[in-house]
Amino acid sequence: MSAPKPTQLSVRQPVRKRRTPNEARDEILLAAEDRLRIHGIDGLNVVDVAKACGMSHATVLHHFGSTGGMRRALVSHMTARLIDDIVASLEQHPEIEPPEMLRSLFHTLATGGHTKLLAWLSLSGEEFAPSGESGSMLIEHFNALIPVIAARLPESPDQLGHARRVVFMIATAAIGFGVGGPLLPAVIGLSPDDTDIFSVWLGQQIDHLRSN
Amino acid sequence: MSAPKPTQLSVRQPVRKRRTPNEARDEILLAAEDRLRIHGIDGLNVVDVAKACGMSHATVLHHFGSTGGMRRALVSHMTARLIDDIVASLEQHPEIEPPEMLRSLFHTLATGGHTKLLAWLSLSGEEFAPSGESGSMLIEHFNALIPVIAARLPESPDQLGHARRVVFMIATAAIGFGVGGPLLPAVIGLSPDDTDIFSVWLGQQIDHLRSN
DNA sequence: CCCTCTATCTACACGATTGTTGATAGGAAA
DNA sequence: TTTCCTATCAACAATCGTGTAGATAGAGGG
Repeated sequence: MSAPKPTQLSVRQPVRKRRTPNEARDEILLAAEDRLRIHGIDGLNVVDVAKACGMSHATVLHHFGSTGGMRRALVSHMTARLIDDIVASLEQHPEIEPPEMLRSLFHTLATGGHTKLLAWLSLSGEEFAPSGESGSMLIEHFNALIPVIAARLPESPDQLGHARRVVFMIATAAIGFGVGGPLLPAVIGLSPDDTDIFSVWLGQQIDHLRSN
Repeated sequence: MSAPKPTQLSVRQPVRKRRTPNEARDEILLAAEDRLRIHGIDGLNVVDVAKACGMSHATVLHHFGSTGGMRRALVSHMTARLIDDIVASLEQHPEIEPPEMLRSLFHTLATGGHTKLLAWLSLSGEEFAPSGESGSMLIEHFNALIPVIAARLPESPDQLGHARRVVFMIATAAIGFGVGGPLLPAVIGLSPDDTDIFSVWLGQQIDHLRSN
């Protein structure tokens, strides 16, 4: 009279979605990036990321070896996308004046979630700093980018060095804007709309650079 | 024959250091701030902070109620110190020209560990954002500071608004410098010494502001 | 000297997170 | 079909961080 094989749950739903390894990795990293942006640092644990993908956390560990492996892969993934975003931003303004190009670069850096990544890295105690492969790759890509930007700047004696300094300033401003943006205006007493002055500021700054 | 009361360890070292509540809180927050700066976000757990103070984690919980309580107290403590640092920075240059004053303000913001705090807050998903008491206190203090800074800026139609915008720009640059500082130069290909251009940049920017 | 107060400790309980293991199922190739 | 590979899962074990409870020891007041 008793059921023959009541393995705890009788009606199972053995509908497993089988992905290729690359599909699985991409899906996981996409969800991880989302969770970093929305839930902050605490969102980067294997259980929650796996849940966001609709898979078990054991699967995530299967693909990345460990939680640290997943996080390192996320750093690589996001820095790679950073490069892509920058290239796209540059190609979007192929023949335009430097100010507009640099403004676009600023916008790309400040609004793409890259600042969250940097804030995380600056807090992670170097553990996930882009060293090794991903770090050298990042440096390599930037070394390729600098001449492209330099070619669009007004002539100067040290064209490449000048381009590096310009990128450094733009990037620093973008990071500050991305990290402090949501909090600073309220504390200082500016309306969020007033942050538009950043465009003005950047414009002034860039104009100033041309006469440098 | 058996020992009467062998409470696990026979020879105890019951040398407890008894502090006043204020002493204990200060000691704990000092250690917590150190750990945030050095070990990043992971350093802010009660066990490690307590260990750094040479006390048990139960004592930390006794004084702050919970881990969250300790962290909130740390935010209050560090923002209060931020205000103190700014005031000290302003008093250090009582009669000096605005550029030097603002450069000093930038230096204070960028090098005091405040950027770590902001990076943490921007990643903590608002949980520890300075709301309530500490937040309104911070805003209050800044509202008191703005006129002081405004009085030192060249005249303009909207003196207070101008001061707010100047502070916003300086603060944003400082945050970007503090967060990205250690990583950016290497990636972009600048020597760490080249970051001195930031002083030059700030100087130019501030000169530009005067004619605004 | 005794009493009271409480800062501090040790020990434990609990939940969350990580990582492992063995079994299973999806899919492709034979 | 049959076979093989492996992506996937449920269940377990181990560890870590948080929080609680009861006991203890400084220190001041009576």
